[in-house]
Amino acid sequence: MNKKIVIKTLEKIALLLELQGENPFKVSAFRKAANALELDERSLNEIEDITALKGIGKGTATVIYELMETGQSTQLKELEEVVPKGLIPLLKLPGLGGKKLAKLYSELGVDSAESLRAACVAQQIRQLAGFGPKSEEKILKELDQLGERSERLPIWYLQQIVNEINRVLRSISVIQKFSVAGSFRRVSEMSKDIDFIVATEEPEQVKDQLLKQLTIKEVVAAGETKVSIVLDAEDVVNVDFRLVTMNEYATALHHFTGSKDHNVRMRQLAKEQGKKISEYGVEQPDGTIMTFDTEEDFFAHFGLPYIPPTVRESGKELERLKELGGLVTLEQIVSDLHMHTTWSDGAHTVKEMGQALFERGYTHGVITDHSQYLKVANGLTPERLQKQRLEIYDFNEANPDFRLFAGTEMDILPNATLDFDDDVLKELDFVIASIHSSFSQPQEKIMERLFTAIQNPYVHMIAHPTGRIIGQREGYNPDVPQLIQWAAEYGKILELNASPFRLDLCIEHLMMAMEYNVPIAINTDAHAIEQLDVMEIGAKYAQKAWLKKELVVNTWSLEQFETFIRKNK
DNA sequence: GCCGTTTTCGGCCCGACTGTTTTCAGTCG
Repeated sequence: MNKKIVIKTLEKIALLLELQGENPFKVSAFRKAANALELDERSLNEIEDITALKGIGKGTATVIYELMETGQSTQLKELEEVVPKGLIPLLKLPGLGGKKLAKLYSELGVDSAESLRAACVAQQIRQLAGFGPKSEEKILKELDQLGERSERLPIWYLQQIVNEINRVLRSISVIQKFSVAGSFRRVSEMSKDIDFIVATEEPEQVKDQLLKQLTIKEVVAAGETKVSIVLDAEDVVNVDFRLVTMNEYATALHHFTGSKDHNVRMRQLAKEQGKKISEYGVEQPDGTIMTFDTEEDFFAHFGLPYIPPTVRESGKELERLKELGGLVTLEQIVSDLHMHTTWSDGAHTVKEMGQALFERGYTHGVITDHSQYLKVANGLTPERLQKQRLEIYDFNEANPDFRLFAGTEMDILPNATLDFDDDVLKELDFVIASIHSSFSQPQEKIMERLFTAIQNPYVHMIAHPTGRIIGQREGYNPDVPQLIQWAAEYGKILELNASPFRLDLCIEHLMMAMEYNVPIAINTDAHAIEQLDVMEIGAKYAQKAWLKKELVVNTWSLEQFETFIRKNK
């Protein structure tokens, strides 16, 4: 029995119980059980005693065993008979949860979006206890928007929104301090909303300014401490602002950064010490509330090292970080190995890019313009490549404290050959190979192309190995585990492309690569100076995969890097 | 439904906001 199916089933049961208006703790017990299975790395058969897992007891184990034996769940079947399917999508309507939907179903027979709408129009809903005219109005409005609003938005889209909001927040003088929080701060690939924590003594003024300055489609809530809006942008986004005092800032930031599981674990830990965590501080055993200047101080209070937002996920990070020591940080990065210039489709010259790298405190970098096949990007011929190299040499001569290497981002062609001959490649310091065409080839063909690159002695790295664009396209579907094995065997680097559009390889694959000791290069693939800044996103994403520093090529010194790139020559 | 070197019963993370109430339930994060 596939573990994924078991997890799905437990979650489905939770959903249906919720729609029956069941005890929320019982509902979450099924979700916790699903979560426990998900977090355990073993397959179902490898787990000897399933009830030994925290969160799985008699009830949920029964479901799991039945699924393993018969492939079905009696409990799920029974629930499906009682709970109308049409109610499930209605849970997505803001303001309607399990209890209310259960009531609407039992009292009015509401079992679909259509019957819910009809009940609103007939003004039947206002007659139920706990509902009123406003409920009908709100439900009708939400029904119109159901399906219109996208569930989760990609990090590259939200980044633009966050930049814009940051600009507005900076302009409000009564704001003492602010930060984005939530899953965006944790560098999630997709988020369903954006959270901000704002420290101020004048919450009323801040509220007024926010409502005035932002382009708002709808105000969801505007209270003393919370302003919640729907922003009118290309794709509408929910944005929440939490208004707190400077004293509360650190704990509020921690609380609203999450994740939920991380917070639950922290609160349990606090409870063990007789303390109580809320967004306003930590209540001590004697009842006094303690606040903190920084999140670092907050963690230290519980005897923990600073846990970066990026790894605040399951709650297991509390122990894991202590065992592992530190995580890769932006400060450890001394190079960027993938960028473009005006020679191909970049916006800045070799000199400008080199200077920008130096100013970021790096010790070295590689210029890697596109190769001739990519005509739309003005890819370089061998002749132009040679000319470009002279410009790079000039730069190095003028900048003795920095080293620029000559490289290429060479296309792997659809027919599984490379865009440059070995004669050309061997003249270069660093060779990236990547796929930019014929994404829809069968996997065997894609793998044949990648293998050609992997086994070429002059190729050092495969860039954006899957070709995905987050939330937009899947990429060319390579067999990544196979690619990782080849990279290990042939001593090649795989890229973590730091562009928020890509983040490629993904976390799961980065973890796999680490198991095989495959070196990973975090690269910006910058086409302009400003884009060199996405290194920060890349470094944070690497943290999420718990990448070891020694496997991250950009943390290597100039000498280490040179040793690596020369070894095939 | 799950859990337990203070507990096999009574908690389960905690608090804000809204719309319904006239002190609170439900939802949300």
